[in-house]
Amino acid sequence: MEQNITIHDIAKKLGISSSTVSRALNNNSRISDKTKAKVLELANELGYKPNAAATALRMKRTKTIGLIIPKINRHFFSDAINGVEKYAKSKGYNVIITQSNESEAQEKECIQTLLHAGVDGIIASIALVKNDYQHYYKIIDREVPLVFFDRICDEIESNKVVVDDFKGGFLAAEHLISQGCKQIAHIAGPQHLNLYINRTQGFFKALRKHNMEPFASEILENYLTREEGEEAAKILLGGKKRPDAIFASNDTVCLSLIEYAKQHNIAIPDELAIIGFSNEPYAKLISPSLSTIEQRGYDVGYKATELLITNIDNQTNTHETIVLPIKLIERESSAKKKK
Amino acid sequence: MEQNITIHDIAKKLGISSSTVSRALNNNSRISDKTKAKVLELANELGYKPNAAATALRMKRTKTIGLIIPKINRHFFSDAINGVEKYAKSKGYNVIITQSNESEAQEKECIQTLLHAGVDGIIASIALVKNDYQHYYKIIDREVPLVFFDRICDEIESNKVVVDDFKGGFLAAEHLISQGCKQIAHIAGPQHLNLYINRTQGFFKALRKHNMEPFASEILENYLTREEGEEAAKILLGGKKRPDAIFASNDTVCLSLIEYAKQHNIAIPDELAIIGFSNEPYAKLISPSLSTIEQRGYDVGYKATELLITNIDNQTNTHETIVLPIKLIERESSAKKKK
DNA sequence: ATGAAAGCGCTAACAA
DNA sequence: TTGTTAGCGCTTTCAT
Repeated sequence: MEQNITIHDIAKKLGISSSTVSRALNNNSRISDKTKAKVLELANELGYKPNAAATALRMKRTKTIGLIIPKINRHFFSDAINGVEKYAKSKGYNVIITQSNESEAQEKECIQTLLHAGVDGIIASIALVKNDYQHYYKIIDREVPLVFFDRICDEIESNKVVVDDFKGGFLAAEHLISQGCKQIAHIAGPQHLNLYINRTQGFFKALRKHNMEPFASEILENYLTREEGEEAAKILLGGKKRPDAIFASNDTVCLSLIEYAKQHNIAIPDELAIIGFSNEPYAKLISPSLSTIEQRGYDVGYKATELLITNIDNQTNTHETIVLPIKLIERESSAKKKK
Repeated sequence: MEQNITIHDIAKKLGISSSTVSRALNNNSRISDKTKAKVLELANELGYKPNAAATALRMKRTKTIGLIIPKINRHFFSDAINGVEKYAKSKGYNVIITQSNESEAQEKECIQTLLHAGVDGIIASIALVKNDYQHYYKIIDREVPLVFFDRICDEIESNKVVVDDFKGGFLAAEHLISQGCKQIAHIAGPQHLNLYINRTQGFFKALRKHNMEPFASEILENYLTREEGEEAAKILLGGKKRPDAIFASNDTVCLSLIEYAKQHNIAIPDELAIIGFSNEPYAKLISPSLSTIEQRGYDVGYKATELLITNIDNQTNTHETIVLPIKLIERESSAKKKK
């Protein structure tokens, strides 16, 4: 086994002290160029790698950041992870990823795990279920830098990175209006989460702008799963009076809507235009292809990490909220007016 | 800030030595039940958490395992990650995930990162490109336990976990035969990777069993991307003589095949039956829905981690290869014989 | 510019 | 059963 070499090994070979070696390796100014060069050369030759545990113990920082993700196999989140890793790596940080599986109990465990691992900062997107956020205060109390992304929480002051959900909802609705739709229904996500509130409010804003009322008096609200999408489809499309368009706050629900429409011979987009949110990978593959709002997970993750590591490295503690742009993607499911 | 409390704090409050506290916390036998109880109670009350860096430095193990994944946003791999995390967590291990992005250079970096972080073991699935595997020997040299999964490498002795790719290829081909197909073509993946070799060999085995020849003299081999799928579609479907069925070694290529068939009015499955491999999430969503072979990423990840951690904890070094079952999933794209 | 020494929090060999 | 002591590899204060 290749024995790990330490600064003491280098010191001994060079006949100097290990503190001098340490200084050379850390570009300390109080060292001669000559000694520094010698040390660096030998270190390189021997393939010296600092012992991370020793540095962590001494410096009380691990050069590791923690990530709390609701579901790693959702495309938006795995994209976000890519962004996080990219920036973190460029700054010499490792990433520990944990998953809440949308459960508050598991979210607590994630926080415990990460704090115990001694991460220098945490990036989190909160679980879908109704939350009391108490456990997040543990992070604040420990003075560990924290950045929320996508699923943020107003209650806690911290850095936040989101996409422009309001504008997304607005553009989605206005797009349907531009296609000539008059009776537009909306399926909203859980209204304790900002992002769903904003998508819904953007929707309303667009309708108001065009002096329109949403289809039916009240909008549907659910967790936007396949199953709840089926329920929603029955409610919206099963009656005598049907909407001529639906904006759903995610793409998953649209799958259920399309399925229901096909089964009941409702023509998409002519009788029913549909637009979702997220641009899941399948959105362009299904038939009809699904119009949606694209949100770039990679950028969100990257930006969140930039914010976090800047705060860690400068020992600052900003409270910014960054809003990243979204993009309307028009596909078959809403293309009433063929160009 | 909540100051982290140490075993010395506990020792002082109890008027005993810190080594006694350490023994109590680690269930050492050389301690009285009474003292142990007192220590545990106070530790619990104060919310004591051991300092991971100190333990790592002292014990030369981090209770962390490293993961090398080609692409985190591919469904099979994120599923595998779930399996890894599940088992690792149950044994008190953290997981550091790294991504090779299918590049050998990045794969090297991943290994460096993980070894430097001092992981106790590594689980890897190798990058798609032609590989010389040299960098993996660094892991072996350091005597860090290693498990390969899915994309394994014969050259290196270690633990391996794969799915039954051979049987998968066999079942896919036999299924097409059972549907009455006579001219069956195959699009193979890179033949330096075991799993693609096995899928292809399984395919041949089934044809031989039924005394059939594959369509056209030689089979196509490529990297199974969307683009190469389009190329393959042109070659196989653009000529005068067409196959009546295609087995492709992944689902991605099937998307290109279906697209081409639709554009050229080739009826699926009647004129052309198609079956893929992997059961990507979109396989059941597209139209026609795609027949395929299901491989359970979660199980693969879970099993690989079990193997790894068993070796770490027992300081053993087995060289098992575990083959997990796959499952044929029949959908519209190959359902010539309607039941 | 360099070295000696202390200490981060923990475990374990040795002593009592 | 408990305490004393040393040391894992590193950084940093203080002295030279």
